[in-house]
Amino acid sequence: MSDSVAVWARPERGRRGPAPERSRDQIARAAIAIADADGLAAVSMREVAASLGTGPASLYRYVRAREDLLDLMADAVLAELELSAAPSTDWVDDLVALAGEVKAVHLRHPWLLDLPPQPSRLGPRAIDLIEHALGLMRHLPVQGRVKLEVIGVVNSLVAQFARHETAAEAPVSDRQAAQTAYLGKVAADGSHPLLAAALADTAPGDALDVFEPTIRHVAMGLTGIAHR
Amino acid sequence: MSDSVAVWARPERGRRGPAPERSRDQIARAAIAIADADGLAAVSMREVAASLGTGPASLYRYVRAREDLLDLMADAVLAELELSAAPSTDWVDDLVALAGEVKAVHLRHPWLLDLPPQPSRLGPRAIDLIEHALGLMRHLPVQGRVKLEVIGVVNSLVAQFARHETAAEAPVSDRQAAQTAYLGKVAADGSHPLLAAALADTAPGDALDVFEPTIRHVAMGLTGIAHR
DNA sequence: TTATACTGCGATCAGCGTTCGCAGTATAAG
DNA sequence: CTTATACTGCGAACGCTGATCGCAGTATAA
Repeated sequence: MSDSVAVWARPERGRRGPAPERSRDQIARAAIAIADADGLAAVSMREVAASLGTGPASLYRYVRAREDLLDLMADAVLAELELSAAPSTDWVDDLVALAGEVKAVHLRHPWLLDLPPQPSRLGPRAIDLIEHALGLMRHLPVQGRVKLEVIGVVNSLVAQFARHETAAEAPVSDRQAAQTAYLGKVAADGSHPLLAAALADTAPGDALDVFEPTIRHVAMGLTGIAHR
Repeated sequence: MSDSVAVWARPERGRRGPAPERSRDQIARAAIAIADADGLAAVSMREVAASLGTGPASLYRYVRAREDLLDLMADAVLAELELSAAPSTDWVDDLVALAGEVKAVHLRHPWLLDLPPQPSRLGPRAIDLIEHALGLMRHLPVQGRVKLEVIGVVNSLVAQFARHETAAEAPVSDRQAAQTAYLGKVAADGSHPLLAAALADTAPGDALDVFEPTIRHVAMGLTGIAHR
């Protein structure tokens, strides 16, 4: 099996020999369970194989490398999205709602935020998501590439906000406690008065909800189309 | 040395014993050179130590773990930013220019894009950058936390656009060729007509420059302040 | 002068991703 | 029906990783 065939373009079984005992989806879901419980770093080939009751080498019948497994995981969680809703009359509202659903996927699977996005990670469900998002913008009088740009930017913002919310909710690690102490020290020593003031202006637990306005502004700004 | 002290808050030498032979900055720069040449995955403790002519265990006198080294690397590259320019009369122009400079840092050091951003990665230079950015917005009649939100969102967009440009310029790997072929196949099979149309509408090499408008819209949108 | 904190780093541990190659299975070919 | 061979599962092994232990020399504090 060549490097030059994307994992989702490969057939799941050969034309001879026994039927495989597992599927790529099953392996991806086993990996997702581990990532959900213990983070992405815990998703080793050995750990995934053990959770399936097999040896690590057997996974290489389904994926070429761990990177393929990560691709499968990232795409598999998008199955949680309900993409069949018909667009309303307000494409910006629809895009904001879709962005909110994608953000919710990230909140359920925080390890997604540890996966550097790569254009090469687009699987069937990611492609369905893009098609759906393009559907929301179907009638806009702008070029396709502008629409794709909007989608890329919105995805990036979704991850950013998800990261923010995840950090706010997660138990504080030693590392984060150390950083907070460090920031407090810097704020206290007078060398960064604007930062000190801004931090003082940011009460804990008093989170802004700027997700929706951010998505709105970006969508309307890039397409040049006002909300109606 | 406790986990609970951030790497940049730790003294560089003890009060007794020989002076250390190296500095954290020197180690960070050795690591950056490796990352620039061969990517982040090549930055192993062994590789960094070998490039410094020492053994891997000696690095643990300077950092507690590889994660600390990554923190130092991420902060060290921000030294390339020239932050002393006085603000002009147009805060949005200034913010866009600053964002462009930060994007240029990412383009010179593409491995930054493989580092999941963490709030705990903020070192002295990152803090200087935030202070500077707050300075550009010093006179805006909005809360400090809104300003911090703008900075967070802009940073996220900077990374997104840098990733995009990096992908456009990098030699195409087998993986990316496979993905492109896969997208082509999906576009050809008729199941995603909007995507097919959008891709057809996106001529290679005909990149949109929506970086500046995106930053503008986000900045003005979040602060509620029109460009003037 | 002595105690001891500090430094450098080899040796070692435990784990990782991945490949090789064996053996059994099931389909294609004759 | 028999044979060839593509296919599958996976143990063993390779080469690499991050990190810790503990020794020995150094330099400051007591």
